[in-house]
Amino acid sequence: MKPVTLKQIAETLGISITTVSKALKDYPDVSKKTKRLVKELAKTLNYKPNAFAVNLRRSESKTIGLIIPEVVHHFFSSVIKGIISQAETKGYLVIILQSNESYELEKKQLDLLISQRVDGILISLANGTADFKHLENLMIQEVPLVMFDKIAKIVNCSKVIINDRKAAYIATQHLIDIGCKRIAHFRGPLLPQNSIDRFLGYKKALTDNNIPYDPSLVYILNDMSFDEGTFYANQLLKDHTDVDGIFINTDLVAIGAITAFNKRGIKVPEDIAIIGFSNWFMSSVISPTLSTIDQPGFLMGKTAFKLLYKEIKKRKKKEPITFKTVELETKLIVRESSKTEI
Amino acid sequence: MKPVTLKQIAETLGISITTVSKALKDYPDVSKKTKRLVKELAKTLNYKPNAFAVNLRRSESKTIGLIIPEVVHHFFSSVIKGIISQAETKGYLVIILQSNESYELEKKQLDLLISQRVDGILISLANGTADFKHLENLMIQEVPLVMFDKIAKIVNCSKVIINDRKAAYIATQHLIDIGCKRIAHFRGPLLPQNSIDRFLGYKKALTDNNIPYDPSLVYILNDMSFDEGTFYANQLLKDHTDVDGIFINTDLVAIGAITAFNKRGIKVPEDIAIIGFSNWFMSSVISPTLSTIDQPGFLMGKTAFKLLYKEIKKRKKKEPITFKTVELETKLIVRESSKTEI
DNA sequence: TAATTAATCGAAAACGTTTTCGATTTTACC
DNA sequence: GGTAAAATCGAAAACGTTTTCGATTAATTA
Repeated sequence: MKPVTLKQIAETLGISITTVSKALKDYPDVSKKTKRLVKELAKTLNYKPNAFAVNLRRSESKTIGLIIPEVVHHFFSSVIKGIISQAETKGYLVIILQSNESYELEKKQLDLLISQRVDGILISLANGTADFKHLENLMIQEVPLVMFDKIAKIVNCSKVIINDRKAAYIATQHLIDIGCKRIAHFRGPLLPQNSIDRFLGYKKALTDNNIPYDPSLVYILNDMSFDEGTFYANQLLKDHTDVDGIFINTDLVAIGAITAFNKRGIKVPEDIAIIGFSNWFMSSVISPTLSTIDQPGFLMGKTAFKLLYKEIKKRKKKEPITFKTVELETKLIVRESSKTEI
Repeated sequence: MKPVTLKQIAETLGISITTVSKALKDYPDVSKKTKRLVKELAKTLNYKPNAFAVNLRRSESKTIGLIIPEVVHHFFSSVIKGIISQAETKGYLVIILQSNESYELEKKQLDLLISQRVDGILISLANGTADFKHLENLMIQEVPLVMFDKIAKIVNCSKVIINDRKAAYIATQHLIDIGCKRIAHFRGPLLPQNSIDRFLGYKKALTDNNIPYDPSLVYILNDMSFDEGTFYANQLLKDHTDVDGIFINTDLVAIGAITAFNKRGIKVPEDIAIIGFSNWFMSSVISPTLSTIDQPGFLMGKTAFKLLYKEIKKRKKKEPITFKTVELETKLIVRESSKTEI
């Protein structure tokens, strides 16, 4: 019924709580005999230390918090998997919260996590987050914090990212290499850093290749959904007749666009070549298969936890902390949607 | 630096810890004046009650554990989202663990969660789980437990499921209705209940329509991956030339099969009609779009948490507990892969 | 004014563990 | 046998909160 405590073991064995506690953790000042007795009884009674009491005493919970904009999302769920799997190796548990891309929720959930006294926090920012006080407060309170993917450059903490600008540059350059002259861009919302960086990479690739940058070719999407992809694909066809390539901020949107083009009889890549971003599983399956930039979600999750873990340990030892920004490699994946077969 | 405690507030205000504690929770035996003073100071000092201490005192953590076979999975991530969103409304946090379809891991993680003294546990079983002692132990220890999707019928606890047998029956009947005479079935592993039930539904639909059941048309898959889908699609073509329909255990496999057929020039649905199961987002996007059974993941998550929450509350009040099994509705979704255009 | 009631406060125990440090016992040695 | 060293144990404080119950003060009534 009620969980077994050290006290009960101590009483039935006629020894003190102290000795029981020490016996279970193999302190040197407990005889082998009592250790054996204690351990045996603990096992038969199925003793499990009360985590609440241990946490209180140790003031650590062996738990970290994770705030993510969206759980049902191929990239983010890969990240989650990476985090959980890495945390497990260090005996850490992960509490997951979802900001739904809302700044307000993000703030509230951060509060919740520090009320829970998690040992550290991993976060990927909501699109709506423009103010970073809630994060800077964390740093003041010395809560270990690592940001990943959607980060705030201005906040001084460790980060795990990809080089969005470079990856976008490579993606755009690829379209240029296969002969595209008029390249549109479906970008994400104005705020998040990676949406900005991808746009800048796109722009730089154009100018480096002496292709004039035309703002009317850049479409700003809000929720980056499949439906938005189909909508803006159709919009593009209305607005421009000469576009022969699109670099799209994320695969889901690209798939929406491809679907729209398929329906309208626009041939991909012959009429319009398309490259996406993220390498969702889906992209290798639709027709035509989608060229994209592979974004290593699982590895990002693992790396983020590793960084956080190091920081947690250093904080406990009161060692000085240096923040690191780890940049993970991306990879151009060429598939049918941008292939130039003869 | 160090978090503020009741003690510090009490000392600066020259009152007792007791009064501070009571003031913050609006006990009637504290004067309005001291309440005001305490609350103001608490706010300026940014006081947050120490969750460890509260948990210890209350012996509850306002945290539940969730064990799931796989995180990167459209259906399960929808369930996760449902659980988290519902838990949030009740002030509960969710710790997520992943069993990777392994019985051993599942057992270990269950142990971890009860060591953490979570208030309750939600679980969807690993495919490898055939022995249920670890779950029955939970019931003996009176840990609130709700199983969902992949359940063990034999374990006496609350459950949230769909009627897999009925849904499979409807799917198979649909293939029959559009004229299929030789219907194959790609089923899941032998163990999990829903894999069994879907097979039984398939079989019953055949016999109810006087179609002889042919065991050689049933293929047993292990990891239910895309690759297995393509593999067994090709295998089927080798083994049988007369098959005109397949009911496939899950969409991902079905998409693998469709891809294989597309490559081999087999026309879907003209040569072979296909229906999947689960309604992954992907299914509405591939070509041809995939008919399937819609499985309400988000709702399942919400419902599972609601059930668990009720049980947690009843346990605390020592009220008698009656276990419930909630069956959620599924829906046949007809798309191109099983459409009979003239 | 004295007695009663209401309002306000705080001491103390409890939750279960960890850890320090002193006390006791046993063993080893001359 | 006496002493020193080693081995073994346990009392007690601490972590921060909640809650019971008794104590004190202020307000009310006869």
